[in-house]
Amino acid sequence: MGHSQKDKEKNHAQIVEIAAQKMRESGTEGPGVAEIMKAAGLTHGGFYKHFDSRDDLVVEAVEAAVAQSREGTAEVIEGAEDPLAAFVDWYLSSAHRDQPGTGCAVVALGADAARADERVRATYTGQVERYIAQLEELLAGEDEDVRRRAIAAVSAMVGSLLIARAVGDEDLSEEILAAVRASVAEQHL
Amino acid sequence: MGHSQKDKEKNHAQIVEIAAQKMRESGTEGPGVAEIMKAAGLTHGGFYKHFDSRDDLVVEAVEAAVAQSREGTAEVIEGAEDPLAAFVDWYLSSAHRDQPGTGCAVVALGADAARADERVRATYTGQVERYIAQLEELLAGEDEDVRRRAIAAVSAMVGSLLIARAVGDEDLSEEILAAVRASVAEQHL
DNA sequence: AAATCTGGATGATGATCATCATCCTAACAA
DNA sequence: TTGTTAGGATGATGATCATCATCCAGATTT
Repeated sequence: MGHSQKDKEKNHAQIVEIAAQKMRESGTEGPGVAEIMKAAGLTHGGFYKHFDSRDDLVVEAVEAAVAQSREGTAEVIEGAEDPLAAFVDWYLSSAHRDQPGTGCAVVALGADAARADERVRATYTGQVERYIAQLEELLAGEDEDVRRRAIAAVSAMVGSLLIARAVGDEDLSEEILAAVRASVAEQHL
Repeated sequence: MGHSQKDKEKNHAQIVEIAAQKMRESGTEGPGVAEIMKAAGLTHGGFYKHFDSRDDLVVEAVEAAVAQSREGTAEVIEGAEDPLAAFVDWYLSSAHRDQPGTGCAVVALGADAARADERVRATYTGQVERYIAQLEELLAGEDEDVRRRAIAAVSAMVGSLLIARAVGDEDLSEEILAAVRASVAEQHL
């Protein structure tokens, strides 16, 4: 751990990365500054050389989480034979359900975003619009309802993942994922 | 403020009620014991005459929030000419969006339930199953897909409300509610 | 009516937290 | 090489929090 500017940038990115993960797991208010810094291999004191306040870290962490969601989506779709199926199957997989820390920011941070400041909400809104646009493309209908159906599909996928994570019954959780997978795929006819 | 047993029961119920509201607004970890007690017209000290720990209050508050969701649903449906439309229009209204404290527990507490203990998750699961059963009835199809469609509808409604609350853009928020309203109603043919 | 019980108030307690002041040391400019 | 800058570590700070000990007064019991 040197003191060069490269090191600072690297540390900064590392802090944000860790925060983006932990905050998706336990909410934006969940992890403390000390916990985040420790996980980044640093001590809590240096935190304010990187951020004016913890709230500023929340803003950057949400941006990072959203960026990851975006990149993850692109990766899954890219080059897939059936892009819609690939996207939906990945989004509504047990693996995605069980790894909120690296998963969709819209579902993991929805409750927090509703209470957050303008900057966070704007970032969040951007990703929602991107998901809708993405599904408009994938649903690819010629009808004028494409946008409406895209919004419905995004809502169903987000709701499904939220509920599948919270439900105590493993079988029900799987059933909820499977049902929405089938329901969205059906729209593709 | 007397000291009779009736008073205690009343205070207990009041504490739980307040907590059920505040926790839907700011998460189960949001409001402190002192804040809740003050809102209930009491001081923080007496809290442990009612609960062994704050976690026990969370359990009772989630139960109360779920009970309210259940009763609210029944009320809206009861005697409506078109019960499905009545339910969906109420659930996906701007009023419901803007009042999380008295609204659906499944959407308000989803993120918290995923991290909570067994008792909370069991309560949460019960309400999810109730919503699904409710929509199975309302969708009233003869096909074997009713349950699947019911799950998809519940997911879409929950996701829609979550996103509509978090999105910074008022117009987009309204559009998301309207789109899912139309989408679910369409299934009723 | 006296004695007991108990719900609620007051006021610690220790833990955790975000924030900051200070110091050390490695990077970089001269 | 030397002096300056600034990133990171150490260790306060005050605020907030859940929890609990103690006390008071009203309720309940005898």
